[in-house]
Order: sequence, then structure tokens, then C-alpha cells
Amino acid sequence: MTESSAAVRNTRQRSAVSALLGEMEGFHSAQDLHAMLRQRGERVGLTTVYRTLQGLADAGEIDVMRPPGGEHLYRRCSEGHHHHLVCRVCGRTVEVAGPAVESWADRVAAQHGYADVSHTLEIFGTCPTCVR
Amino acid sequence: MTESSAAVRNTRQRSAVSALLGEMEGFHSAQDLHAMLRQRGERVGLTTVYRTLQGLADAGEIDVMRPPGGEHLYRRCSEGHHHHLVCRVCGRTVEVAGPAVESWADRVAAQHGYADVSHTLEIFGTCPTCVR
DNA sequence: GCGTTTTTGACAATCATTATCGTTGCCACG
DNA sequence: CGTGGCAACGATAATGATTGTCAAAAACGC
Repeated sequence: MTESSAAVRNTRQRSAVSALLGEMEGFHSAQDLHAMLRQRGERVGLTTVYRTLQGLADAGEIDVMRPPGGEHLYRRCSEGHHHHLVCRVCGRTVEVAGPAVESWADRVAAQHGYADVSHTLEIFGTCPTCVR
Repeated sequence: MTESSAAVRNTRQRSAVSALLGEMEGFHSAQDLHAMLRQRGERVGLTTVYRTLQGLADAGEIDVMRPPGGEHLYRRCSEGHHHHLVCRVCGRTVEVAGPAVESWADRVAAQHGYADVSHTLEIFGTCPTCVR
């Protein structure tokens, strides 16, 4: 503890998870990602996948979504803050940005005296393909 | 089967859950509600509480929230569509309405051709009391 | 290279929710 | 008023994702 370094080490497993997310489109569950890494021959423990995903999520490098289905879905996505429009049939996802919503949320929270504000917003619908 | 009635029967348990929700403020988990019913002497099974809550949620009579913590929280709340501003420390909740957000979500979804649109929005912050 | 410290990973534990399935009670009709 | 059908109930077991544990392995700084 005499050290003050960041203490984030660069490991093979972390790179593998990060790389995989870089190639993937759409959302995947932790267990999905774990299975994919296995298929690739990467030897990574499920626990580590969870930990790595949490770390990345904390660092803001990936996005987490909690669909009604229950399991958490992770995805590497563009930097800024944004939300998702998800097809409830096929799962196709569109990233949407809503500056108006952001400011509205902050304003409302401030009106009630709430500080350190964050929010989650997800839009569900049926995409054009699945409607037909 | 010759009948076409709605087949929603009026049971003691359903009334109990509904009544309890009517008296409660704030959000409570299914298990909380179950425990409270027990304390009152109402004999209701946990399974039934879950089923009833789901039914009420489907009917739009109560609101469901899925905080990052994991468990679902239920609350009887005002009729119209609205969202919640929740203190992440003490859990105090404020109902907020955002017509602008509603229309924005619908508009964005429509732009991408999505139909049958719904959305979830929750705002988290630290309430004035907990800030100090 | 060496020691320290983080990280890993197999497994068990947790915990809310859901399924099962025999029993109970509501409701309608005779 | 009695009865039969059918939905609801409820105790328990099952599910399944996530988190905790802890010894062993690996990475980083020197």
C-alpha cells in the first residue's frame, strides 16, 4: 500500500474481452461473451468475464442494459452519453442521442434538490422488419 | 370453454395485496409486501404475491421499477404515464412527468420505423437530505 | 531475476423469481 | 341450495444469473 499506482494490470484475459467487444455488434450477455471466448480457444473464467465487464462499465468504456428479461447485456458503444432503441422481437438496436432528455432529467432532478444525477432510459418497440 | 368471460376471479388474496399497495407509500419489493401481509395476519403465499403483482403491473395499476440493486420494486402510483426520481441513498422517490420526453421517445422510435413503442426511464440522484 | 500485489478461476453461495402440481375456493348454472 | 368446472392458491423445488471465496498464477517495478 506504500505504492500509489493505479494498479490496473494489463492481462491477456482483459485484452481478450476488450477485443471481443470491439468486434461485436449489438448486445451480449456476460455468459454469451464467455462462451464466445471459449470457442475462440481463449481460456477465460466466467468470473473474470464478469469482473472485466464490470470494470469496463465502471470506466465508461462499455454500456450496460438491463432488459426486462433479466440478464445484463453489455456492449461497446460510442463515447458520449446516449440511449438505445431496441426491437423487442429481434433485438436490433439503434443508438439514439437525446440532448433534450439529458438536460430535462438534470433540470428536474435539480428542481427537487437532487445531486449527483444519473439516469437510465431505454425505448422498446417493434422494428420495421418484424412488424410485417 | 363455452364461456367467454374474463376469468379474473375476485379473491381474498388479490384484495389484500391491492389494499396493501393502496396504503403504502414508496416502493416495496414483492418479498417486502409478502412479509407485511404476514404481519397483518393475512395468509398469502409468496407465489401469489408475485402473481398478483405481475397481474396488476400488466393491468397498469401499479408501477414496476428495476433498480441496479437487482430486485423488482412495485408501487401503486398515479394513473398517467410518468417516471421516478429516486434517491440512491435513502430511496426517497419523487414522481415526475415529462411530456416532452414521451413525445421525444415516440418521435425517435417512429423515425426509425419502430412501432408499438414503450420506454423506461429512471433518474437517480442523491436527495437534499442525504447530500448533507 | 525477485518479491510483492493484483488477478485469475473453479466452485460454492446467494437470492429473487418462476415452474410445478395437488388442493382450495369462487362462480354459474341447474 | 347444491354441485361441477375451472381458475387461483400455495408450499416447495428448480432455475439461473450474479457475487463471494481463496489458493495459485501472472504481471509489474526495481
